[in-house]
Amino acid sequence: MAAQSAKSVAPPGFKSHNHKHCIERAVTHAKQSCQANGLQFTAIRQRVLEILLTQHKAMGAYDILDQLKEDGFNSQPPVAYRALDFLVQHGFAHKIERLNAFIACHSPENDHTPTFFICRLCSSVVETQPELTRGALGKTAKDVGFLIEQTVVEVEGVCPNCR
Amino acid sequence: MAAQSAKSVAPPGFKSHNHKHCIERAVTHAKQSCQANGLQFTAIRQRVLEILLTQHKAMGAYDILDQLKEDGFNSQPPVAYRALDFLVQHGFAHKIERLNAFIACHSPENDHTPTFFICRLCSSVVETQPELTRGALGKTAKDVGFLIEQTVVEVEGVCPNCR
DNA sequence: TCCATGACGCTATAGTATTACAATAGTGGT
DNA sequence: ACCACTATTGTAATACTATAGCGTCATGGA
Repeated sequence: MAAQSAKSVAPPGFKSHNHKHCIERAVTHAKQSCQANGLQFTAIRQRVLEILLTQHKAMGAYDILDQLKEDGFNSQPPVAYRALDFLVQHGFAHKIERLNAFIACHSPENDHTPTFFICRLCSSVVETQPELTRGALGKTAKDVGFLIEQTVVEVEGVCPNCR
Repeated sequence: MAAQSAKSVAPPGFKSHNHKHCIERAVTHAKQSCQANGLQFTAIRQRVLEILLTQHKAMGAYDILDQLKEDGFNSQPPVAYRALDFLVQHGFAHKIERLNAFIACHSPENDHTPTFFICRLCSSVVETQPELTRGALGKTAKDVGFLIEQTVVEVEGVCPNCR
C-alpha cells in the first residue's frame, strides 16, 4: 500500500475534492484542540494523523508504522499504537473494527457517533452521522436498561463509484 | 475463562432464563436447517456451536480451541476457524468485531441484521434487532448511493444487571 | 470407475496488539 | 534554578488473532 499524492484521492461522501485542504484543516484543528485542552500534540502524533489523512481509507497500524519508519521515526509497534490510541481517544481518528484499521476523523469538530460505510471493492471508507441511529439504538437501550458508552456502526458494501 | 454450568448463566435480553433449553433449541434448529439446505452439520461444527451456546458471552477462537482440545478434538487453529466460519456464514453464530470473538446467534430462525449490546463489566453480549437501525442506515445509504451488504452494529456500555 | 467437491489433519507463517521497563522530556510548585 | 511529578518515548519481548498451503479422505454425480 504505497503513499498517494495529496490531491483528489478517494472521496469523502464519495465525491471528489481537494484533499490537501482537508489535511491542513484537520491538523490545524487537532493542534488547537489539544492546546485548548492541555494535551500534547507531539511530532509523532501529528505525523500519524497526517498519514491517516492522506487517504480516505482505513490504514493498519503496521502500514502506519512503515510510513513512520520512512520518515525517520521509531518503528516499534507501540509507537504507532500509542499515537493511534491518543488520536482515537480524543476523537481525531477512529478505529474501524471490521478492518482492524484506523482512519482519520472526518468531522472532528462535532461530538458524534459515527457510522462508517466501507466499500468492499475500492476500500474507501466514508464517515457519516445518521442521528437516527443514535435515536433508534437509544430507544432500544432504554427499553432494556442498557447504558451506552460507545457504539460501533460499520456498513460494508459497494460505494456509488464502484457500482 | 472456565466453562460454566448449563443453567441460568448470563441473560438474553439481560433476564435470567433456563439456559439448557436454548442450547437444545438452537442445536436442533441448526441441524434441521443444514439438512434442509444440503449442508453438513458435522461433529466439530455442532460441538463448536454447543460451546458457543454455553454462555451469552463472546468467545475467542482460541478459547473454543481449548474446549475442543478437552473434548478430544483436534486443536489447530484452522479447526476452530473453519467451524466458526461455517457457523457465521450460515447464520448460526456471529462475530463480534469489537471483541474479535464469536457468539451463538440468539434467534437464528429469522433473517436479520443484529445489533449487539456488550457489557463492559460482565462481558455479556445480547443480540437485539432494532429494525429502526436498518431503516435509518438504509436511508443514509440510499442518499449516497451505497449498496449495503453487511452491517456491524455493536454497542458497548453497562448492562442493567451491572448498573 | 473416474472425477469433482467439501471437510478435515497438520505445519507453518502472517497479521494485529500488548506488556514491561528504562530513559527522557514537559509541567508546575517552591 | 531546582525538585518532584507526570506524560511521553525507546526498546525488546511476547501474546493474541487469523490465514495459507497442501495432503488425505469421504461423498456423490457423470
